[in-house]
Amino acid sequence: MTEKTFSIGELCAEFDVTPRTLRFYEQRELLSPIREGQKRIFTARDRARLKLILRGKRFGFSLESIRQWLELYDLGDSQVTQLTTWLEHAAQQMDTLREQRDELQDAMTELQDLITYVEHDLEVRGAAEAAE
Amino acid sequence: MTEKTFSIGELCAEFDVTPRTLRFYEQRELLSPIREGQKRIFTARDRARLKLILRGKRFGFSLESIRQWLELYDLGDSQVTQLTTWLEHAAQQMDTLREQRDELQDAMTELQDLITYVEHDLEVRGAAEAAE
DNA sequence: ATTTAGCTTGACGTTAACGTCAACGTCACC
DNA sequence: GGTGACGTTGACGTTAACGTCAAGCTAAAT
Repeated sequence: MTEKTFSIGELCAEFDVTPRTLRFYEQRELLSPIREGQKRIFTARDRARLKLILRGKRFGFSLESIRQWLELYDLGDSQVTQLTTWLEHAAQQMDTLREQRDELQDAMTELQDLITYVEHDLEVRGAAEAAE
Repeated sequence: MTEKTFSIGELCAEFDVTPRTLRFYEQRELLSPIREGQKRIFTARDRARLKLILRGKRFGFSLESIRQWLELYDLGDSQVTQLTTWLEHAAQQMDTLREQRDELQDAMTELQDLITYVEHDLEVRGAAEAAE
């Protein structure tokens, strides 16, 4: 099972980022491509992590907090104790995500109320115009 | 009905930001406090906008996009045409928020799956230990 | 009258997250 | 044996969003 790998250019094209970005992520230890000679070879794991990184960025998370978040996604052959603390961290992260999601939902509700109000206002005006 | 107003220090204390931040937001036209002498007086409107700003920041939006977003919240005595384009912008913003909320939901589902898996793993190990 | 608390305007510094540029290596291809 | 295409390592530049002084005003309290 020879795992699929990617050149830096391939990943850049797929996710619309520059090489500089991927090298920067490597330096910050968010990615860890293998070297073939001096060229970087990105594995499927790197690709999966990149997806998570970009999503995390869209949520407004810093690269550093994303890095910690990523650690959740590669639990190795851990001991029970490790798994227990892992579960705590995971629960923490879930709380963070839930909080942000709920806040987004609140914002949506508020905006929707405004929209409904304006739509109603437009209807009323339309009726008034028709009555002239 | 004398509207309640706030000094810069009051708002800073309430929202845990520095004066520098509020002055910066004013410069970027996200806030527009009145002047009394040379001191800034923040109105209830400024306070409401500040709330929205900080929430937008938590969502990972830039100050500039937040500024545009804020414009949605003070529609004056607009004409019907204005209201119609307003509705378009509002719908746009709703899409943006919805997209981000859905993506957050996806992330939560993924993480929850992992958590469930690990919990199950712990259970199995517990059972194995008990069988020794 | 002077200290104190809170505010003001510059002006320069800082951090994160890259962009940009220069100089170089290395293959495949004509 | 050039000439691209693609990759590499520095090193410096840039933008957003503030932080951090320095110097000064102003009203209230000592």
